[in-house]
Amino acid sequence: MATIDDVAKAAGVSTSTVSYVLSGKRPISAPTRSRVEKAIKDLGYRPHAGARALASNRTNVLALVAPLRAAVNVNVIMLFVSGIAQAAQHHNYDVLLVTQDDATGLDRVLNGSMVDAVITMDVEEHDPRIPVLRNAKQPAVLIGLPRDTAGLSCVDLDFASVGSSAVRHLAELGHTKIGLLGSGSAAWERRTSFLERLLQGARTEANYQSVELAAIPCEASEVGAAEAVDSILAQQPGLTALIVHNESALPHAIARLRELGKSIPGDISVLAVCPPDVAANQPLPLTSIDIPGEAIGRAAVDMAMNRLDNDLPAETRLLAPVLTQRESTGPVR
Amino acid sequence: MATIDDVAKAAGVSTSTVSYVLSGKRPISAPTRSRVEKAIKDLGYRPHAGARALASNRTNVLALVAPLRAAVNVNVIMLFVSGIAQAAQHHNYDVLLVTQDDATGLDRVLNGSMVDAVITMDVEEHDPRIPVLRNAKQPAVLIGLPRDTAGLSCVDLDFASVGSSAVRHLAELGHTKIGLLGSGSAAWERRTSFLERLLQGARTEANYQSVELAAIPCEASEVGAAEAVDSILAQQPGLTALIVHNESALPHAIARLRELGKSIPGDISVLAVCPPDVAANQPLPLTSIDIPGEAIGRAAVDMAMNRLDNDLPAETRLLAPVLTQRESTGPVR
DNA sequence: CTGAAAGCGCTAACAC
DNA sequence: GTGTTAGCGCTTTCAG
Repeated sequence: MATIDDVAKAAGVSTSTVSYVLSGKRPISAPTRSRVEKAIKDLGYRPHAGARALASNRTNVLALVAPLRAAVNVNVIMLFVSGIAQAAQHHNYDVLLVTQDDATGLDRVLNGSMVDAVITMDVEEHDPRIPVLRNAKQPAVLIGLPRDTAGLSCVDLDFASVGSSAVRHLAELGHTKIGLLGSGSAAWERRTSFLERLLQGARTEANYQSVELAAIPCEASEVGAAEAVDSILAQQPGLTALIVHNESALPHAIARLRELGKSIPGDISVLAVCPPDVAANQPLPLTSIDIPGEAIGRAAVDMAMNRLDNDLPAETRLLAPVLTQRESTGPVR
Repeated sequence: MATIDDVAKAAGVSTSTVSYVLSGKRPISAPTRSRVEKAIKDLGYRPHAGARALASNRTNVLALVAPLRAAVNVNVIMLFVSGIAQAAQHHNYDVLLVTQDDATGLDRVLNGSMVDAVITMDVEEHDPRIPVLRNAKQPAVLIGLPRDTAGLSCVDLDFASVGSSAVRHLAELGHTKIGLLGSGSAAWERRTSFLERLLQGARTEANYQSVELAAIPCEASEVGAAEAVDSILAQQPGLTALIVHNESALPHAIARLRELGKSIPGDISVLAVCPPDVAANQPLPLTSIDIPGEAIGRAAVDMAMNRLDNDLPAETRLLAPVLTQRESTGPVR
């Protein structure tokens, strides 16, 4: 492997000149620059990442802490990851995947100076990783909202606003008995913050609009979805609208409604909270509030990068939801 | 951040002693070792990854080249990733995610000495990354089989064997007209190697067993699955068994069969090729041949690690398929 | 606009 | 069983 000294020699300049050509941190005359660039190309030179990190305290690597096991939803995870990967690439950053549940992986990566910043997904309420993140010299961005955000930057969809928009949309169509199918009971028991925010937003708006709202969990399986549909229909007789925040259960819930002879949106309006492509690609395109996975991923990277260059205080960014009307919601009969 | 010299000073030993305590590359007396370990703990010392990489030519990082966009199936991808992440952890390795389609990312990561080895998923036939992998000083392991495997280690499920086992299982149950629903047409057009191998294995066995076999692609959507079912039924009248190698279409294909009044396995036996949990968690547990995503991921890491320590020649490993009989296949009536 | 040279923190000979 | 020290390849003052 060619080193920077080889390049300098080949170009007839000093190593520092080569370094500055590469970094652009000081002006270089056109002829010098092109000689250096030619030498770089000729030798197929690539800077050694470790040496660079040692000398500059910058790795150009971003840690991504991702839950590979108890993922809320693989699809959504992939959207986040994809948004993060793209944005990182755009900033000339690589992504180091950290999947260990405990903090040891994070600790090594952070304190071993392997990365310049961290993005953490699916943080739990009393996550052992939070203190490690807080003490790190690198900026950290969480996707989601932990209980105590002090000193940590967070980005997430504004789920309270998701809840209220959903209820408002249906109330404006004249619906007065609305059901909500949420994520699996595991998420309810963990008291996941997005769920609480969604419910709070929906309930507040339901009160304001004077409509009835019933919310229950819903497992991701075919059977679970059918049970949830049956159960909410029993619990809320005369229900005419359903909000479903559960991508995996969505098709099964709809199938169950059909089985029960309910037409959509004739008998029951359905509003999905899910990634836009999922809603649009159902047999009946669904009115939906997007879960903008890629956008959140991008925002997380941008926040991290910002904090690297400047050093801003921590900030929480909640993305406003977007409701797209398609064919599954309509006026109550 | 404490350095190795700080630790040495605190423990009253030389830096090399600290280094050797850490690496275990030479014997250290018990008392010295414990003094060093105490100093490490007291100072919260973590070795600087860049410095270590520079001095030792080892990063303890593994590149994982993953397709985030045109993924065959997000679920299967996640299984691979999860197997790889676990195995890497086990070998004290971290994972660097490379998602760029072209070779620039790979090139930087490999020639910039950011990683000790690469694992590449979803390689295409004339992939621009293949030459980069072949020229790299680091060992490379591909998941899947490219056209020309010279100099590259590969690991994959033995799809030919999957095809023949599936047909044999059904033939032994007395079925003589068998259909096969494969992946979406995109994969057929790319002439993906796993598909060709699956078909070749299935056809050879069908010949041998003197049974009829018809194979068609199947899109992942609900509509696509229904069309594929209708089409294969039309194409192969009297068909009594169906092999489905398409996780996303699976539930929809089954639903369509039901709609058509076909009972499973009474009228039609269904054999799925998919991850074990998917098969087991359907409403009717499906007889299936596993796609052992995690095992393949682990095998890939093991092969890479082996090639780091020793330097073995390239090797292709095809994992034998496992057929698990559940409730969706039975004797022909 | 360009060069010289002092480290960055660690590993691995080479000494003893 | 332990210490000394020369690099690893790069960035960045400090000089000119």
